[in-house]
Amino acid sequence: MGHAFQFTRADAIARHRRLAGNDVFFLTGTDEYGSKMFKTAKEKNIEPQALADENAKKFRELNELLNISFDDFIRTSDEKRHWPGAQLIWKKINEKEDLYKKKYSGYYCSGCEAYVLENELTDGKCVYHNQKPEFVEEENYFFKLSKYADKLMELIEKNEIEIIPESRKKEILNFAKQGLKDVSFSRPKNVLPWGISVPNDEKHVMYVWCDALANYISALGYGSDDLEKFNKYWPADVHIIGKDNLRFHALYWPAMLLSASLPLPKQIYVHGFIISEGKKMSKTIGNIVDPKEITEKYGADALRYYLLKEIPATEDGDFTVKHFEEVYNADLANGLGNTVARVISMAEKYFKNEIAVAVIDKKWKEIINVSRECVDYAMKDYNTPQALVGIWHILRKIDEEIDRTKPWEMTKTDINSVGAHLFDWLNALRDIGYLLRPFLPEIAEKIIEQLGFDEKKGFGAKKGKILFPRI
RNA sequence: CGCGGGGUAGAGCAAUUGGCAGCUCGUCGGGCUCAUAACCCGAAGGUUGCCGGUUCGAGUCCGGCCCCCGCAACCA
Repeated sequence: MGHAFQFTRADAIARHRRLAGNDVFFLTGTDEYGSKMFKTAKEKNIEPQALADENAKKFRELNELLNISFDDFIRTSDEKRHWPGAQLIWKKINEKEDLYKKKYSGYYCSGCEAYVLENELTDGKCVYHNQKPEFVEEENYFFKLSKYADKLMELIEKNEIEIIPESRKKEILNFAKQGLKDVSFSRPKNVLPWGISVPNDEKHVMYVWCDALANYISALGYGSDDLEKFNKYWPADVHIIGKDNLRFHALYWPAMLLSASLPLPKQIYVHGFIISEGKKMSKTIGNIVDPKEITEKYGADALRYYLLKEIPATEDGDFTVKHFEEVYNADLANGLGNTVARVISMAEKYFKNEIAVAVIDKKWKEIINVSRECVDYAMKDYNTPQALVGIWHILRKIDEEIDRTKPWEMTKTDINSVGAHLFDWLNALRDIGYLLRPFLPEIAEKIIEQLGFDEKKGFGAKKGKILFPRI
């Protein structure tokens, strides 16, 4: 569900920008190396590559399920597309003499299959496995992150790399202020064979973050002969990441780019996590909800709506089936779906579907303008909940005016006025359709189709299938 | 006394520079019959975590206390 959330957010942002006339390159992909993958594959008794293939397939399916309009999908285990870029940036960093070999030592817990920090130990034992970790030394390449500390802080401070929201910016600046240590950039191949080979050193593979972050440019052709996309689309306008990835995107990645003399991303949008009943979704608690189940039952746009509207822009948000169904009924079935049906049904009943072009009431122009501005304003900060609230405002106004003007009575005395109102309402619905395109792409098209607008003839509105059946 | 965010109606959240404490859902009452028993209007529901201070006036500013969450570098 966490991935569904992130993809949907990114997709709404990409679609919104495209509709604003921008040439968007929306990249997604999977990060497949690292000791975690290696370990999981071992547990499952399969090759790491097979596990990576499995995961990549799931990601693609999820993308499809939710109508994610990505332009490219990159896999870090793709030796043809990703490796050359990752290795080239390594070489550039190495040429700057920002890499050096050093022994890394630490306490390694075989239970965790990871290094544990001394302050995580009680009585010298690992808390989780109740055993004494081994003291291990291995030789790593280190990246001179410390060299770039001041520059990074300045860039973030001055919003040359803008971190949204502000609180995350403070968090990372605070962290950086304590001083940045150099970081491991490789692991010995004999310890971890699953990774990208370090150029000119067969004994090492690249540390995951070094390799994974490079996906943003490798996907654009960096490291290949064809730099057209790279020249056109890099630097990225925005990286969309979870709060757990902040450090890597706000510090490591820009430092790598600085070292390699490449342009820096302009923005980093940090979102929260999906939780369930206030807790992290986990198999042991049993509060995992599968996005597939939801979309099969209620449709992709229903899930998209929930993820875009109910999960805050920058905080953690809750997903429960109960709340999902409440929102579905209130906003989608009773709200959007019903109002569309309500207006079209009147057009059918009173005007045999045909509503001729009329002059739009000033009041309605105003209402729609306010909503459109609200959407654009909200999307500047990637605030999809606020954007959707802005669109729903129009729906409320339509319902309100229908109740006030009582067309079912007016039709007996003043059929022309009913026609004029219907034109306003149908027109408002058409605008809702356009405004909804980035958020609920399928439903938006269905609405527009049902309205059957023609510049000359006006509306030939026809009721279609119920958009959101009540639960 | 590590740094940061937060505590507001049953639930989830909002309140420029201090200026009538609001929104959505839920609950209750009324209206309507065009619509997916949908929609509209109205009502109830608050000691704004606690104590003190500044002020004509504090959710907002100041001091103290309680509670929750995030961060505190090699899992990514």
